[in-house]
Amino acid sequence: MLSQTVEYALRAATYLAADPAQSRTVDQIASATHVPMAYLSKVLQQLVREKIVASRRGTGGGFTLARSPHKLRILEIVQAVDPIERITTCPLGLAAHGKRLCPLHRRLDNALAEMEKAFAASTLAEILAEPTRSVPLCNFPAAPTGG
Amino acid sequence: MLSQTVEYALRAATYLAADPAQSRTVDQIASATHVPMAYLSKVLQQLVREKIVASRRGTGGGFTLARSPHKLRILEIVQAVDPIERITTCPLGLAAHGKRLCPLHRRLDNALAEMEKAFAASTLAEILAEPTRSVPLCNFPAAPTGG
DNA sequence: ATTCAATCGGACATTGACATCCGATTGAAT
DNA sequence: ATTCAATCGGATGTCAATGTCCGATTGAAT
Repeated sequence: MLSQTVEYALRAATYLAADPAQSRTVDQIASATHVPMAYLSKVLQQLVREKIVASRRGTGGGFTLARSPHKLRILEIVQAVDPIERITTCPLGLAAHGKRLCPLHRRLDNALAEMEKAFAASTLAEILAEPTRSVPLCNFPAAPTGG
Repeated sequence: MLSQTVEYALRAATYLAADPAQSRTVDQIASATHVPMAYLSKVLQQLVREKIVASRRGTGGGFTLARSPHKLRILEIVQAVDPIERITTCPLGLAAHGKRLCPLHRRLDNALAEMEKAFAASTLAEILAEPTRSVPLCNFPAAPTGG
């Protein structure tokens, strides 16, 4: 349902959002997020093209978020690497349906709209700020378990 | 986002639901729904295995819905051919996260849950009963356009 | 029993997503 | 200028989804 690429892109973005000022190399991001490095490199390139992430080459280079985590929503990252394609015209190509969707495809599109809504609901900053015992991507709880 | 297979399965099911008593051959369904016949045959076999559709071989055979259109929801057809896989455990395999999802994956799973909800919301009967000018799969409006 | 229409199911072809590899390019540091 | 660390981008490999083909099987009709 959700592609691997989306999963990887979100992990990388979340990781970068944790310390937005820090520039990170592919290598760092890959090991922190457990994503195959060579492939992550491609995914990051897509994010750069879509202006989600900025890159700097050469020694001391790497990747940073192009925008504040407060201004970056899950949806934007999804759309950057594997866009949710809404159903805007009849997939059967029936001329009579024209722009109007039939009841079936209206419902399918509604489902896609719900998904978009859910993805648009939170920013990276909100994800990282959320009080929880499971820090995103991290192997250790944020707070001691109470002992 | 939604696979071709799901699209095809829904078209076929909707078509069968329009006249549930009638048995339809692959050929009939394929031309009515504009789905490649040989592939549709495979999709229908999946639906038969999942007890969404019933088949009869031999002369005069074909496919019918295994249940009343009032009892068949979009979700069931989706799950039969291309199940929505909810996120139940940490995809990074982090032991510390255990059963609890981190804020990121909690949100991704919420989005999947929304999708399931949208798909569970209507039955095939509801889709066909809906007053509209665009009859599902059909090339002609249900009612004159008012002119 | 034979015929014929239809599904069944295995083998194969094609395409795109996922993933790897490696040389080219960039840019900071020396 | 040279060196070295890092991204960039093209070529390639792998696998699952999609789609095709065809013989085997089923079952109604004759």
